[in-house]
Amino acid sequence: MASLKHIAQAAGVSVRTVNRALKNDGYVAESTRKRVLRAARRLSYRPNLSARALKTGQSHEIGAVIGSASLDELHMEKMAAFERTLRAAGYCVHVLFGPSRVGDKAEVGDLLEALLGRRPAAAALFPQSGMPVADTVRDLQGARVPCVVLDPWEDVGVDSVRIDRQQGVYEAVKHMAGRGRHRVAFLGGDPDKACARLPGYQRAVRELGLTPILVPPPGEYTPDEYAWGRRSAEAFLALSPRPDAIQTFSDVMAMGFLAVLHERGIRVPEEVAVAGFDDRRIASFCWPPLTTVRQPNAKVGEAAAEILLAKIEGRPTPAGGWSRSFPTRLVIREST
Amino acid sequence: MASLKHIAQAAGVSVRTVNRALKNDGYVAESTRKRVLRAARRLSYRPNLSARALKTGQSHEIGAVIGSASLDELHMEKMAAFERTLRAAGYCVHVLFGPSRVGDKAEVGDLLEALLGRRPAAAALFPQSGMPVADTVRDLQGARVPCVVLDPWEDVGVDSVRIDRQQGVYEAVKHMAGRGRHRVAFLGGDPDKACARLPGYQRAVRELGLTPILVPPPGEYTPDEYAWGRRSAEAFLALSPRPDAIQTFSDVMAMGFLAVLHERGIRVPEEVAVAGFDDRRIASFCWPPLTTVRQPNAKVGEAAAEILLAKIEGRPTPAGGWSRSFPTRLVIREST
DNA sequence: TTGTAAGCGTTATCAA
DNA sequence: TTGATAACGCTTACAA
Repeated sequence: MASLKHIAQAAGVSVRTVNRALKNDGYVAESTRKRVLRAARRLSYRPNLSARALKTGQSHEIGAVIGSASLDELHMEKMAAFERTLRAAGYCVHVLFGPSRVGDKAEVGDLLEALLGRRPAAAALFPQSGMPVADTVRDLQGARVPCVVLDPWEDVGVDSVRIDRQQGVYEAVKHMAGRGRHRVAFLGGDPDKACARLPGYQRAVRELGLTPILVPPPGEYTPDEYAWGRRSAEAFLALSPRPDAIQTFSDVMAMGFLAVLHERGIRVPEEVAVAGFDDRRIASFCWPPLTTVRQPNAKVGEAAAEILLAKIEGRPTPAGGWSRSFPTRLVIREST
Repeated sequence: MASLKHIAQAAGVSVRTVNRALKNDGYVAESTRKRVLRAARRLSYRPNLSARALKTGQSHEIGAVIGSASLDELHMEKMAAFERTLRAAGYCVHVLFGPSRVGDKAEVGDLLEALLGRRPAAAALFPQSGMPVADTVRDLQGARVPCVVLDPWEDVGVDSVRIDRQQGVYEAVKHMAGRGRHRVAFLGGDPDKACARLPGYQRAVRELGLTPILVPPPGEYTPDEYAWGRRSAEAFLALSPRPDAIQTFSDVMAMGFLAVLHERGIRVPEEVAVAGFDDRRIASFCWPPLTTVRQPNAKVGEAAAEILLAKIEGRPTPAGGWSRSFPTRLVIREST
C-alpha cells in the first residue's frame, strides 16, 4: 500500500510537496507536479481514508438504518438514490438493517452502538412500523450526529423528507369519478398512517359531491395488509348498494381485496374499479394491472442526502427548516 | 469526544493502562481496572475506529456492490442477513449501488475507486445481468481484497454462494405430476441462466416418463420478464394438445403468463397449473396465489459473510474451496 | 516554490 | 503491575 512517503521517495520530494501536488493546492512547480503524479500513478496510490479521517476528524461515513420490514423496492429505490448522491459527494454509506423482531430493545442498542462507534458524519433513518424512531433520533442528536428521517408517518421532531400522499389519493379518486364512478369507497389501513391518505379522499369526495364510504372491516387493524385487504373485501361486498370503485390504502391491500373479488367472480374494473397506492412492482404484474399512486422514491433519497450534506457542511438552516415534501404521481393502468 | 488520553487523565493512569483495562489484556490491578472502566463510562468513551484502523491496518469495513436492477426483496433478504452476520463480528458494511444504466464503464470505475479507497477488509458482489462481475472481481483481487459473489449465474472463477435451482424445479415438476398433470411444459428465460433450471425440468420429466415440452416464444430473449411471460403464454396456448401445467423460469414471468390466461378466461389451476420460481412477495399476493420455489436468501447472505470472515482471518482454504450451494424449498399454494 | 515537524487516537514494544 | 514512547498516514502551521 503506497503512502505519501513512498511517493515522496520515488519522486525525490517531500511529503508535503506530494500532498500539494495531489491536492493541487498552493504553489507547486508544474514539472514537480507532473513527476509526483506520475509516481503516484505508478505506485497506484490511494489515500488512506482512515488516516485522513483521524487527522481531520471527519469520517465521511454516513449511517443508514433501515427497518427489516422495509426490504422492498420502495425503500431500496430511496436508498439507492441516497447512496449515489452521497458517493458522488465523497461519502460512503454504512447500512445497518434493523432488528428482525420488532421492538427488540437490546438489538436496537447494539445497532446504535455499532453506528455511533464509527463516528458517522451523519445518519439517515428509513423507518418501519414499530421502530423506535424518536428514541433513536434522540440518541443520535445526543451524539451530535446530524440526521434525517425518510418518509416518517409520525412527527418525529426532526428534519424529514416526506411524501404528499393526500394529493395522490385525491387525484386517484378524481380519476375514478372522471370515469363515471359515483360510489367510490375508501379502504383504510394502519390508523397511525391514516392521516396521510384519508383527508385526500375526503377532499375529493366533498368536491365531487359524493357520499363518503369508509370500509373498515370489523375488528382491530392488524399489520398483515394482504389479510386486511381480504377482510375488507368481505365488508365491501356486504354493502348495499355496492360501491362501484375503491381507493385502497396500499397496493398490497389492493391485492388482498382483488383476490376476494376474483374468487367471487366479480369483474375488475367493469363491476368494481380498484386503485392502489405505492406503485410496487406487483401493481404492474398483478391482474388486472393496478392503477396506483407512485411515490417519488429517487427524489426522496436524493433530497435526504442533500439535507445531510448541507447539515454536515454547516450551512445555515433555512427559514422553514430542512424538511421537504414531494408530490406523487397517478399511474393509470387497467384496474380502473 | 473522549479519547484514551482523557480517560487516562480522569483515572490518573497512563494511556497504556487504560488500553489494557478496556481490552482486558495483560496485567491490570482489579482496582485500577474498575477505576478506568468507571471513568470510561462516565466520559461515554467510544473508541475512534479511524485511529484503530490506521494503526492496525484493518478497516473492519466490508464493501457490498449491488446491481441497481436487484433492488428487490430477494437480494435485500440476502443483504440483510449478510450485514447482520458481519455486524455481529464487528464489521460494518458499506453498500454501493451499481450503475443505473447497465454497462456504464465509467460509473463502474468510479464505484470501484470509491470502494477500494476505503481499503475494505473484503467485498461482496450481488450481481445483476450486465454487471461486469468477472472484471470487478479481477480488480478486487488485484488489490488483494478477498471477495465472494452471491448467487452468480456464470462461473466467475471466484468463491461464491450458490442456490441449487435445478433441485427446486425438479421438485415443482414432480409435485405437479403428482397432482395428475401429464403434460407439464417448461417456460425458459434468459439463456445465460438456463442451465440453473432446465436440467431440473429435464430430469423430472425423464423420471416421470413424460414428454418434454419447451415453450420458447418466437424471437430473441428480451430482459423484460413480464412481457416475455405474456408472449410465452401466446405460444403456449397455440400448442395442441394444450399442456395442463407449466413450470416457469421466475415468478415475474409467471405473472405475465397468468395475465394472458386471465384475459382468455382460462382457469388456474383447473385448466392449467402454473408454478413460479423465487417466492417473491407477488407470489403470495397474486391471484391465484402461486406455487413457487423459495430461495434460501438468509442462508446465502450468512454463508457469504462467513466465507469473508474466514478469508479475512486467513483460515486455510478447505479442500473444495469456500464455495457453497444451498437447496431451495417448494412452496405449494393455489396455482397448482 | 519546497521542506520540517507536530499531532490526530490507537496499538504495542520495551523498560521500569 | 504500570508507564514512556514510537508508529500508522495524513493534514497543516510554519519555516526556509
